[in-house]
Amino acid sequence: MTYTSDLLRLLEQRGYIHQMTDAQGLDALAARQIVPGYIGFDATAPSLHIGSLVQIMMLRRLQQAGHKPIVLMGGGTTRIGDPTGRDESRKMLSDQTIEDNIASIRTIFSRLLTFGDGPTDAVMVNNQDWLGQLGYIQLLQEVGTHFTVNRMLSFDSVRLRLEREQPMTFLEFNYMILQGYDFRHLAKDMGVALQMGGSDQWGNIVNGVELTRRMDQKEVFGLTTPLLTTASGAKMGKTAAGAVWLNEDQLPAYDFWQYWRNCDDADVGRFLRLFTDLPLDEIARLEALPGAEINAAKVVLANEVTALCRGADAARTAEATASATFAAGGLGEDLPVLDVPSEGVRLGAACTALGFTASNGEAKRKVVEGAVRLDDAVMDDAGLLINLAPGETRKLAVGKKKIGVLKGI
RNA sequence: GGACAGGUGGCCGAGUGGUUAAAGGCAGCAGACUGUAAAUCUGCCCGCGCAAGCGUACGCUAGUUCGAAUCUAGCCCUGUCCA
Repeated sequence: MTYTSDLLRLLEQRGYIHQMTDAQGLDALAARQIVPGYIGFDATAPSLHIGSLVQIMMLRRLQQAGHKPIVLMGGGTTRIGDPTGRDESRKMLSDQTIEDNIASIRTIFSRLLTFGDGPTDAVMVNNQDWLGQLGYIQLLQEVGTHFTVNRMLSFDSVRLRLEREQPMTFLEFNYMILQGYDFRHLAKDMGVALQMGGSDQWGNIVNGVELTRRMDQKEVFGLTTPLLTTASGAKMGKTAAGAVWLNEDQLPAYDFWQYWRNCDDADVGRFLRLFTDLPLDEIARLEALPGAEINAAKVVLANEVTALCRGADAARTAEATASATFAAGGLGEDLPVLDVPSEGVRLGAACTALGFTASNGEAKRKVVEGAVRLDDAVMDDAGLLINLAPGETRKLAVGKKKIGVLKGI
């Protein structure tokens, strides 16, 4: 369908739209006024990972299209734990941990959104501020009357857990009510008209839309993004080392860059549209590159995304490192470095210390498999003691992509 | 509170006294082939130790036994049904 609003045209062209509660209504609204729209984020870790990047980019698009992005930090709801898509209850986090996480997560938003007091400036809110005030009786009276248990049981987040015969606590069962209440609160207090989220949030979002209509007779909208998987079907954001974190503290820029550089051919175009600001015709040209030339598009992707999330300098250094390491076969400045003391280090232990292998046992296996190379020579003894003069460097590789530097001190 | 079923390695899932560090599958890693891609084939896949070797592991605890994930008792947790 064709939209009249810049917002929906932009989202549609770049592949953000999966479902909407009322496409026409939202399109009409966005065409005539600034739409304040929000997305909620959990505070379960000190950084979001790239699984959340679609949502963050969607707030960026909202702002680019002349609307107002609102970042909702789930300081309150994180204490409950979203049961959506999981079989087990979340571990309880302390208040302090949640606050620390929120403070840490904030940095990524400040890179991708423009905050301030203007009409289309981004703002960040924390649902602890209003959920924390709520009395139990008051909540039951105001909100509980608008939910039937019959309906709550029918939502995927609940139904799937029950079908799989996994326990769900009453605490978690209440999550959807609170998330629904968030929407209503923001609609009432800040005139928020749109909630966005991943496709797994559809049920929660619809709840909020209906709750707002019932309590305030106000029309608000919901929009979800497609579930983002890689072309090989895996959920996005996992590597050998774990999640691909957006914060520098959790993942070095070089590794972040490499993640994008290593994406499937089939993902390049989609990722460029979703995660970069490049114009669509340029993206179309890049994704059409034949054969091995597609690698150039992957470098562009890695550079653009890294620049957005980590800054232009980080992107340049990462690219230079990759080029020096892979194209020239040398060493780049961004490669991980292991300081080797005068007593030396054993080959296997060095692999583990650099994070290339999970344990000395695994390092040993990799040596046996012929995957470990020192200065490009295949090694066959994990117990080899490596001694280096101060300042001397050697190249250590496990497989083709995990490359680091040993440096004598 | 009662009856029944169940709790195995990252996940799924075999195994009901003895080469069982535990079949098989998925995920992951590596090798070959390539383009730092995909597909395919092959190998690896608890930890510590340079090594000999050692230590942990089948919900928890105590027992039976030369020997237990497998048998016994108690406990914890989950599900289903009944009250």
